[in-house]
Amino acid sequence: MPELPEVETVRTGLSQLIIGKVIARVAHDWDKSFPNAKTDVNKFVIGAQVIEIRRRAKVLLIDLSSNYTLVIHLKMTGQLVYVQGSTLYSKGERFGAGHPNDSLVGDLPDKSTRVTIEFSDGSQLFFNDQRKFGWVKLVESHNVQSLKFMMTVGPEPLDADFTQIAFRKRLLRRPNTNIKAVLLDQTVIAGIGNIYADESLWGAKINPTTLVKDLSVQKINTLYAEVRYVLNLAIEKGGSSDRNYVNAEGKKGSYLSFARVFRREGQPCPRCSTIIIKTRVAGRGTHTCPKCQKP
DNA sequence: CACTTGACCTGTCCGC
DNA sequence: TGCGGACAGGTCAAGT
Repeated sequence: MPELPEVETVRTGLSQLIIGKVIARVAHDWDKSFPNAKTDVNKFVIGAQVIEIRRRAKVLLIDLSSNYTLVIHLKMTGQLVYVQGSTLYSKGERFGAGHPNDSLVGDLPDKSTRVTIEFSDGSQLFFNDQRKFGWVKLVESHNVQSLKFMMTVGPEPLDADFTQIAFRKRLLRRPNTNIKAVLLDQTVIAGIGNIYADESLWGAKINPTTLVKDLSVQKINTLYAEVRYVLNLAIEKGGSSDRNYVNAEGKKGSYLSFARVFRREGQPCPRCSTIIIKTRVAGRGTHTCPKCQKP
């Protein structure tokens, strides 16, 4: 999915597109994608205005003037794509076939569209999700912070007050667990997923199976810098698009063309030219340089 | 507590 | 061309 940089890219994009708009109609075709749609949408969504769009970890929060918030998790294949006016575009027509930013989405809605939000000016926001793991939930705004997820999620790695020391303290909550699993654990640090875990571990020359307690302070400090570097770079590049991810305008992100190890198995390590290998760590496909990241 | 596996789903790719 | 299996960026729950 969408990890922190992808969700952040969607957030900034959507903020420019839908803030101030009034919701006129909502439709969904898969109950699990919008579990409490039936009971509350008519009362608290229709007629409400979009006030603000926030992000916490990989979750997007769309605050409405009704004092309700749409809480959205894109999971593996979710997209939030805004379309102005008529949706009648074809893939080629919309961004130009072969264009580096050419779209992964064609006419909308399509077979992956789970929820459609239509605004009073006729524009539409589509929540597409091929694998149906993602969801939209309607929550009273003042209750958002007491959601279990919000109570247990770790700190934002890019926050100004998230220091080296804070990073080390968080990791050391799980001393006997391998560093890759800990980076992926949302209750330790928010927003890191499989792509950016592999990328930062390569940057810090750390083998993903290393137990946290076996990492030197020096290594942890380097990892801290790498995590922030990689996440910031990915935001700058509009995120990573492997197959599904697109931003709020339906365009791909370009980080993967800058990736050093992720999805580069069989290719030379950019640092030492050793062939990058793919293994399994913490139940996830894991990319490493066997020379730079010796166990 | 740490780690693995299976679920949740659909689609794609790879080998036979 | 078809078919079965593995695998995919995320999280849960349940089992060892």
